[in-house]
This record gives sequence, C-alpha cells and structure tokens, in this order.
Amino acid sequence: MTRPPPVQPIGAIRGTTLSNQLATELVKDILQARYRPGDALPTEEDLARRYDVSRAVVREAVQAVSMLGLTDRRQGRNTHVSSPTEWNDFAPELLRARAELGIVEDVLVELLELRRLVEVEAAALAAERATDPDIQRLQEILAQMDAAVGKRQDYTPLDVAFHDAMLQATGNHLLPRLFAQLRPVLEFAREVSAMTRPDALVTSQREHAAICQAIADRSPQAARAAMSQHLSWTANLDFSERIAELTRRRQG
Amino acid sequence: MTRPPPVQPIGAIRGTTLSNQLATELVKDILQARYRPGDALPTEEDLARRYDVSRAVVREAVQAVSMLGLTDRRQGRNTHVSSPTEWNDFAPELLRARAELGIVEDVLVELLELRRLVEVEAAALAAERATDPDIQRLQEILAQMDAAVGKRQDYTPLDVAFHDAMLQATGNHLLPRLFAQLRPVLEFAREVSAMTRPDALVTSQREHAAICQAIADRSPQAARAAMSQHLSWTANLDFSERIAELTRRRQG
DNA sequence: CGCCGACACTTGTCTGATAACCTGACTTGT
DNA sequence: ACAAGTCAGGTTATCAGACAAGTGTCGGCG
Repeated sequence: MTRPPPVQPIGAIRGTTLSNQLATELVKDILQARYRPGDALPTEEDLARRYDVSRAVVREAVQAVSMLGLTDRRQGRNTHVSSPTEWNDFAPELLRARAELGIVEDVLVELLELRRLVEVEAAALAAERATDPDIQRLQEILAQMDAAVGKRQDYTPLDVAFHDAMLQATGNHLLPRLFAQLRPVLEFAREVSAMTRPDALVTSQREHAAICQAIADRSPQAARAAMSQHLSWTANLDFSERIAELTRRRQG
Repeated sequence: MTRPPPVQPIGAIRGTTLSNQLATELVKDILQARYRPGDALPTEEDLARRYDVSRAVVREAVQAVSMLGLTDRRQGRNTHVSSPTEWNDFAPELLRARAELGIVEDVLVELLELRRLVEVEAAALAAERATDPDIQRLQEILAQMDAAVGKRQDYTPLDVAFHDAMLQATGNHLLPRLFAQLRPVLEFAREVSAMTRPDALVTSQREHAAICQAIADRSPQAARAAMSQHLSWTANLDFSERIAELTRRRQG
C-alpha cells in the first residue's frame, strides 16, 4: 500500500484526521443510500485499499460510524448497515452530515415541529419555576436584543441565547441540552427562515418581549400563548424550494 | 505486554469486544467524575498498560468515548474530558451507562418531565393527523392490552408498543425516534414506577383506552387531556429512595 | 435427508515502528 | 530584561504485518 505523496487523501474534505474524514465519508454514503439498511459494508481491507489508508484508520472510522447506530459490527461477519430505527438521529455528527448533504428537507419541518412542541410547554414551565436570577438574565438578554434590532448578525446569537436562557429557566437540564444538540440544524433552519420571513426582526423582538413578560409575571398560560405565537409561523412552512436553492448555492 | 491467561480482562463486564468494554469503563469513570471536565485522560500507552490491552484497542475505545462528546482528542496533546455541555446526553450508550451506575436519579425526573412535555402534545397531534390505519393499529394494540391486564410481563411491552404507535400516528418521524433513544432509561423508570404505583394496570388500561378513544374521535383537546392524565402521576415523583434501593439490590 | 467438520473469509487484537503535532523550556538577539 | 525563535520530549495519528477468534459455506458421511 504505497502512499503516493501528492494524491488527495480521501475526498479532500475539510477534516482533521484521516479516520474522521473516512467516517464522515461512510456516513454520507449511508445517508445517500449508497449502502442501504441490511447491506454489508465492504471489507475493512477493501476499504483500506479503496481509500488508500491503513486498516487501523478504517477500523476507527467504522467504530465511529457504529457509535452513531448506523452500522452493526460482529466478529466474523461483515459489518452491516442497521435499520434506520437504530440510527442516533440526534447525534450532532449525523445532523451535521445531513445538513451538509441537504438531506434535511424532510427532517427540517419535523424538527421545527418538535421544537415547537417542546418549547411551547417549556415556556409554561419556565413561567412556573423561573428563579429571580433566571428572569433577570432573560431581561438582560432582551435588552441587548433591543439594541441589536436592525443588525441580524448581532441579533441572531442573542436570539439563540434568549431561547437557551428560557430553557434553563425551566430548571430541567435536559431541555437546554436537547436543543444544544439540535442547534446545527436549527441554525440551518434559521438561515432558511430568514429568507421566508423578511419582516423578521421587529416582529420577532415584540414576541420575545411578550414571552419574557409572561415569564416574569409567572403566568404559564400567557407564556404558552406567547411562545406558541412566536413559533406558529414555522407550522405551515414548506422549505423544499428554499433548501434546494441553498444547497445549489453551496455546491455551486 | 504479556497477557496472563486467566486474569479477568478488564472488569469482567458483560461486553462483546475489548475496546467496547474499555470504552464503557472510561465512560463510567467520566460519569463518576473520576476524570473531571478539563482533566486529561491518561496516555494511550498508559491506559494500554493499565488495562493490559494493546494501544489499538485503547484508541478504538477513546474514539468511541469521543463520539459521545465526552472527550476531545487532538494530536500532540493529551485527550481531555469535555465540558458537560458538549456531552451527547441522548446517546443510548451514555444513557445505558448512567442507568447501570444508578446516576440517573437526578436525570430521571427530568427525563419523565420531558416525556410528559412531548407526549401530551404529541397525543394532540396524533388526534389531528392520525390516518385510519394508525387508529386501527392503536385499537388492535389496545385490545391485546385488554387481554393482558393482569400479567405485567405481557402488558409492559404492549404498553411500549401503544405509545410508539401513538407517536407514529403524529406523522412526525422524529418523535418515535427520540423515544426509541430514551427507551432504556424509560424502561428503568418503569421498573421504579411499578413499585410506587401498585394499582397500575387497571387504571393504566382505562387511561390508554381514553387516549385511544380521543384520537379515534379526532379530538386534540380530549387527547391532550387524556395523555396528561395518564402521565400526571409522574410529575410529583421522588425517586431517590427507590433508586437507591434498586441500585443496592443490583450491586449486592 | 440431516448432521458435521474442514475451510475460506472477516473482524478482533497484538506488536513495533514512524510521522505529525503540541507544549514548555531554553537560547538568542536586541 | 524581554521578545522571538529553536529545540527536545512527550503524545496522538498512522502505517505495516501478523495472529487469534468468530461466522458461514459446502462438501462428505452416517
């Protein structure tokens, strides 16, 4: 397995290590149904030859892919692609790979719906249980957002911070973490939604203020309503053309 | 690194491969704060010596741990334990490890709360969007559950199937998958709750019937109410003593 | 026809070596 | 004295070749 020096290593992907590059390569192959559930992956030696890497690299890559639930390794048998029900769809690596492939269109609407489900009720919880420091923090962020209305680049991270602070105010540690994992794809959704909603910032800021007020008033009903209002426009969204355009732009 | 034959390999854990065993070992060490966030893990060679395995095994194990977001590898520097905000708390391997350690007490209540948040609204969604086959399937499962009231061993898997079918009836693919990932810990919660709620099956079955009826009637409000009722008893639950007992029993 | 063992194939593990990289201490020039 | 460059040691990343341990298949044998 002589390594010809100036040959592009795997796919010239921006990636740190060889094994990670190969891993994302395999993940993409599986997501694109180049290998289908139930199929056997090529032999480790095969993959090593094919990508001109050592078997150790292949093994670490396959290990990574298996940790995502995408494949099932057993000694003696080939490693097979698992049923999609086994996939860890919330693993950041998988979400990122999906986003990079533009395979998100089908998942994006569902993801936003999930977000709406959780966040509306979370707002109610936050109104019930927010501590004074929690509320203070929300108000601080809101003030900064007020100042940033007009500049989307400044506003967006504050928007994220606001929602995160709200989730933290529920006292349930899992909620911020769930959203932290979903963040990369939600960012992508935000990109798209920014296009579909040119009014955006002013309206958005009014809604944030309403949410904050409801929580400060300790009114779960009001909080639920305000958050529901804030996220309602995501309900009847059809992304397909927007995503197609973004993907085209990224690849072109 | 001579391998003495009859020495327990790593921890005599039930596990398939050496690297997987070592991986779960490291995961547990991190969860138990034996290595704290920011700390450096021992050298690969060090770990290899310590557990009497080859460096290749160590590397695959560390790769697995890193895929869970627990550690951060960079060439040249030691691999460090990441900040808990980076951890993939919804990865099945992590949840399982937590459950085996009995570190779930703090997470369990929050997990049930998350479940309640999502599932109540999911029931409403299902009432809106369930197809006829969806409803038929729910009714079939319900009938089987009717027959199984009285035998918890038969009932429990049907209970799981019912909730899964309900989530599928929402038409949102992410919902069943989220719960599939949470399953192991929810099972554990079920074990505990079985102890705290001896009335259980008859009441539970009545509630399931109400949920099913509401969905069949296409009434989101009724579905929300029924599911809320069904899960309400999880709200004010304090598991600490129960979990302590279960953990003691398992370790004793 | 069914059981069973030889055999090829594949994953799991071991060993030892080299390359790439980081850190911190040391040197050097101003 | 201080800043910048240099170097050495340690650590991870990768390579190569080998052997061990499972799995499945395909004969032959009862």
